Amino acid sequence: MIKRDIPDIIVSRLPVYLRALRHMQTQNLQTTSSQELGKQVGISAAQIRKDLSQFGEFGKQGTGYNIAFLVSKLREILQVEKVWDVALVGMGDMGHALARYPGFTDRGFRITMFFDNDQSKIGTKVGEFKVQDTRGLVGAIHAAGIKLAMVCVPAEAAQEVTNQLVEAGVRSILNYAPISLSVPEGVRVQYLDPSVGLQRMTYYLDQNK
Amino acid sequence: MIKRDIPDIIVSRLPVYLRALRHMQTQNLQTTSSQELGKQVGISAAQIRKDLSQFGEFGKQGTGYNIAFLVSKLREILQVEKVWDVALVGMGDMGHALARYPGFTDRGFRITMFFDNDQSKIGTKVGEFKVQDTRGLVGAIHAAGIKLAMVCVPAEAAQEVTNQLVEAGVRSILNYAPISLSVPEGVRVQYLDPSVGLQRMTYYLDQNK
DNA sequence: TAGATTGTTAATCGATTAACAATC
DNA sequence: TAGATTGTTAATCGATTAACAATC
Repeated sequence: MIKRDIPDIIVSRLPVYLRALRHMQTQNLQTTSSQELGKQVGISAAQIRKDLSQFGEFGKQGTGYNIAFLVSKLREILQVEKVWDVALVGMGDMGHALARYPGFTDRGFRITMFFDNDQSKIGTKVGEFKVQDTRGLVGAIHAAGIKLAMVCVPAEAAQEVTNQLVEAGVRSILNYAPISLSVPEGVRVQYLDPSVGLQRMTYYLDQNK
Repeated sequence: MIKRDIPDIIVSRLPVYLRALRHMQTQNLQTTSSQELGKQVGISAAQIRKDLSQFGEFGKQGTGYNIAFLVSKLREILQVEKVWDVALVGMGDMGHALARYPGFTDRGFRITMFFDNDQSKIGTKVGEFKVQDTRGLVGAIHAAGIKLAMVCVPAEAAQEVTNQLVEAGVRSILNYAPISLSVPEGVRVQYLDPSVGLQRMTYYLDQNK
């Protein structure tokens, strides 16, 4: 499949649409419109139509979008029809929380490798998987062909772990460590540091209550 | 203080600059340039200068920026000089991980209220604080004047909890639940659903390894 | 002084919105 | 048919980058 060059910002909205559509499905809705979906996710109807039109014609004039059909199309576009294996590095509190996060499995993700450098954690079980020594990370991830990873190590260790992940062939990283990572061209990083999240909001708060 | 209308996207980059500058401080660096900082965070030098110039003139031609000075200015702009109290709703795995997240305290945040609706969790201790019954949320948060909250409850409960937070006077919400929240004008939500994070990346991955 | 780097302006680039013909 | 809503074009809006005078 030749992939046209779709702006990042559009791609990043698709999972939000998908999430809302699946929510509608749980309410037994059959169809929706760009207006209704837009209201749900806080995005203009025109933008939703424009975004979707990048990938095809999924709606019908007069009636809108068939939800099940649009869900399947979005899943196809985002490639979440298949199950992606994910590696997780750093079994601290955040690592454990992600390991047990219930939302991955029915969205096409499965964490199949866990790493830590703490001897007391190595070998312990997470579900059916054992925590492995970070020293074996490059070999293990490369051998398994894993392309997605989550980094939950302390800031000091995050760049080194990232280098190893890249070396192992990982192409996309979710970073929970409070540090900017440097990665080669073609590797994507998403930052989820919760304190940055909070700092983005205090700007808007009034100083005195 | 009268606050000029600074675009959201600029404000959202400031914590990233701040984080990188503090990292430089730990390496005993005294000054930096827009170019050096830009390389560190992956943003163009021109953009950094433009962003900072919205708030004042913090640099010197020829020599760049004094790191300590810029840090203090950014902390002032983002209002993280003071300590902000934060409420946390939902003491599942993610809630616990955030409760123990080490990066908040030295960035101006302190989680001082914990809520859950599970009777077996209510009354248990998190550090020096007790987990409270969600039923008392509105009153407790309002009384304490808390403006920031993190939502870590299941998707089904997230909108209801959000409504209560808004009623209690919360102005900014970090949402870890996999659902779009509807909030009144003036309340800000940031979405940190980890599965959306992953779905944003699979689009770019090759289907066959 | 010579070199470096800022803050800012103007030019470019890209994203969002408004509007509407097409059509279900 | 009448009403609704799409997909798309053109217009608007906003953000990024390039360039450079000012100056440390």
